[in-house]
Amino acid sequence: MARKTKAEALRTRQQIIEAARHVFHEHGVARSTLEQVACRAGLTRGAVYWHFKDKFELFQAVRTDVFDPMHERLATILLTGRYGNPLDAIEAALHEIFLVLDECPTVRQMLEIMLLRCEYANEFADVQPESEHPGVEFLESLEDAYKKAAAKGLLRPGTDPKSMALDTWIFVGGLLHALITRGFEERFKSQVRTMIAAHVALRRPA
Amino acid sequence: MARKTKAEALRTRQQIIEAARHVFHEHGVARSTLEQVACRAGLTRGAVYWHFKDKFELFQAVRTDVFDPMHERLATILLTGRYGNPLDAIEAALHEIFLVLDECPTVRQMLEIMLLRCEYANEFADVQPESEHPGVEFLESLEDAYKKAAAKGLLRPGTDPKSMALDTWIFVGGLLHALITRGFEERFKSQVRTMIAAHVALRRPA
DNA sequence: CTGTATACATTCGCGCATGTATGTATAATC
DNA sequence: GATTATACATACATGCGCGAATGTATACAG
Repeated sequence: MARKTKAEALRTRQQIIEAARHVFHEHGVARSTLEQVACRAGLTRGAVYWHFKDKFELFQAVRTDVFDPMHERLATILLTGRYGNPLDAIEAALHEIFLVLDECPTVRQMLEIMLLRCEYANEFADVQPESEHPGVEFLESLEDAYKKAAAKGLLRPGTDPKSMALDTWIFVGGLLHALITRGFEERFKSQVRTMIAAHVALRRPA
Repeated sequence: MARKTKAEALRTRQQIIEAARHVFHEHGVARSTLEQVACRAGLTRGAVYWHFKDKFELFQAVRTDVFDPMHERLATILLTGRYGNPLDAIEAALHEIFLVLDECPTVRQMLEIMLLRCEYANEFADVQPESEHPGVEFLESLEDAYKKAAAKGLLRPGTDPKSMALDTWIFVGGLLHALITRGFEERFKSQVRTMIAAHVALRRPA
């Protein structure tokens, strides 16, 4: 067996990415071997080294492969004018995050990898900022939404949109962290909806 | 050079622990070498293997060495009857956490290690539960405090102590996570006091 | 004062992961 | 239809980290 079609090559590349996700999740990034990845994909290390320079580049590919679609979904919710009340848009976006988590095992897997199975040192030190939380752009979108709400008089008086956005952002990060580390216990998951509602409700005018 | 006093041996053990903390923090746990640790402590791998079975046992020693004192401090605040209003005790405990963070570089270092430089897979998979957040006992103490507050009519009506405790616990986890990953930027640190105050204020009766 | 356990240093052998170099059959290009 | 670039597999060289075995000088127990 030797040379494949360009389309076939793309498929093997995708197979390597998915194999890597599973292996990283199982053994942790540092202790994962490119041999293990190749083996899981039904290939040899030669294939891996052809498509990716090293383990780090492979890791980046796995990351964007999973998160790019999710970022799209969140952006459309927060930026669309579908919701009259910006706080409703925020609440919907928060729910969307955990809906995605429920629907996509791959997202859960990748989050677990990033939060629990990856050491951000040396080459990986640079990844951390852009991989943290739901992304910095999300924080900015939140601030936008809170400002709009404040302008419409829909935000609880005496609260600052900037710090509210930060607070929500941290809330989401904490929730994700808690969900991941608690292994998505049902007892925990069922509370998420009410916690999100409570979180946003505290920001609405009394 | 050879055999040392029992007291001297304890000191070298402590030196190994501190060297390990620095090396773990710099290279990540998985990529740290016992050789590097020994070298940093001015010793050889022989010494390390004498005091600790392997890297994992050493890691556990580093962890308890840093956190045991901190747990003591928090427990005394939450369990002492010093505060008439339990919500004040909670607020004080939250402040205490970040006071400790400000005072103790070793605690910051260890948190960074646990959140960013450690892969919880294989042997390390078991550490995660007991190392997560400020500890599960802290969550229980929070629930106690909220229940007392509710009994005294000092908790905002319509709120459940159990979910309030969970919410605060997650808030702290998210804050720690954010502080660590944001590298303790001043802009961020200065907001912590007000964020804690706002968090607790939302739970007081209107 | 003698023997034994201690607190390390030194040495050795091994396996394994990495990176690269080379082989090779076949798409793609013209 | 010959050439070239592609998409891998295979083979090789290297180093590094680990665990254990061994050595050794000294504190300590009796």
